[in-house]
Amino acid sequence: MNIGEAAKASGVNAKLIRYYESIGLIPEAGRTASGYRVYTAQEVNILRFVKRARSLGFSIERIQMLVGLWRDKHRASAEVKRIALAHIDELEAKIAELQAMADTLRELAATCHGDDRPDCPILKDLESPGCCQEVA
Amino acid sequence: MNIGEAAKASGVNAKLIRYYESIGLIPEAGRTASGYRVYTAQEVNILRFVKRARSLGFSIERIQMLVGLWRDKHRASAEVKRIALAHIDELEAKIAELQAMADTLRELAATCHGDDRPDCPILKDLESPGCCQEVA
DNA sequence: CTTGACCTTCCAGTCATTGGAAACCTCATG
DNA sequence: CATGAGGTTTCCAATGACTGGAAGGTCAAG
Repeated sequence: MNIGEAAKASGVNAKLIRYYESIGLIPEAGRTASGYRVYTAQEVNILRFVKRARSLGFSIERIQMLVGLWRDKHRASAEVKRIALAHIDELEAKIAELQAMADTLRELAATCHGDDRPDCPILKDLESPGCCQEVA
Repeated sequence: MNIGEAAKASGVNAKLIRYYESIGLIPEAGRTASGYRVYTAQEVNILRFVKRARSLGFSIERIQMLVGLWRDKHRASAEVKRIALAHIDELEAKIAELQAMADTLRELAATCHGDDRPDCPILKDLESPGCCQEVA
């Protein structure tokens, strides 16, 4: 299996596979005599694992830890759960932050005529944030 | 007012002020004979405007447009509202995405013992995503 | 005159990719 | 056996929005 086939099988772009190898997230692939990378089914599994973890928003750094735990047959689930819970906390913090931004903007947009008149409460708020804003 | 004072007055880091100038987000500041940047109260206002807009999650590109509209006395509020609404849509899309990740992870974490046993449903899902996942 | 706090520029790094250039390999066809 | 298309290789650069540091110039107080 060369890199293009591994890409198709795993859903991870060939370019990205090389990148993951270069940063040490995945082990170095074997090579043919002429230098082409060669992949086994197990390596494709790792790529799928990485892809799934990225889709859940884990950072590369955390995925390194998860891959390590995954490859370790004697891993304890406690550590995995700890990483997952920490990640959930971060996701929730980010969600709350974006939610606060959206709430503020919705309020401002609601009071904006949205017509040809030059008087715009959105710009007014950007100039000097008013009374009802929680986003610092 | 030099850059340090402008930073204190606007809440925008001196380093960041120089960066904003370098990318053309704010106009080039005046200079003293010895080359120090000089800021007026109006320029500090722009910096505050930028800071507020960033805190609402607007991209630099969008802020460029907003600053343009803000400085234009004959601006129409329609354009500002359009930008704000587009931004709200993006925020909501991002929120939904993170929410889906967090929901999936919460489900997985709930079924994970989190003890010394090596059997971990979180890793199992990363290996091969199960039945209940919506995050692609 | 010296010290320390400021200011200047430029360059590099962050994170997770993506894009392109130039050169090499493989395979099927003519 | 040559040719061409479509792989693959490496390396370098860019994205967005900063942040950090190095090396050097300036200013005000002591």
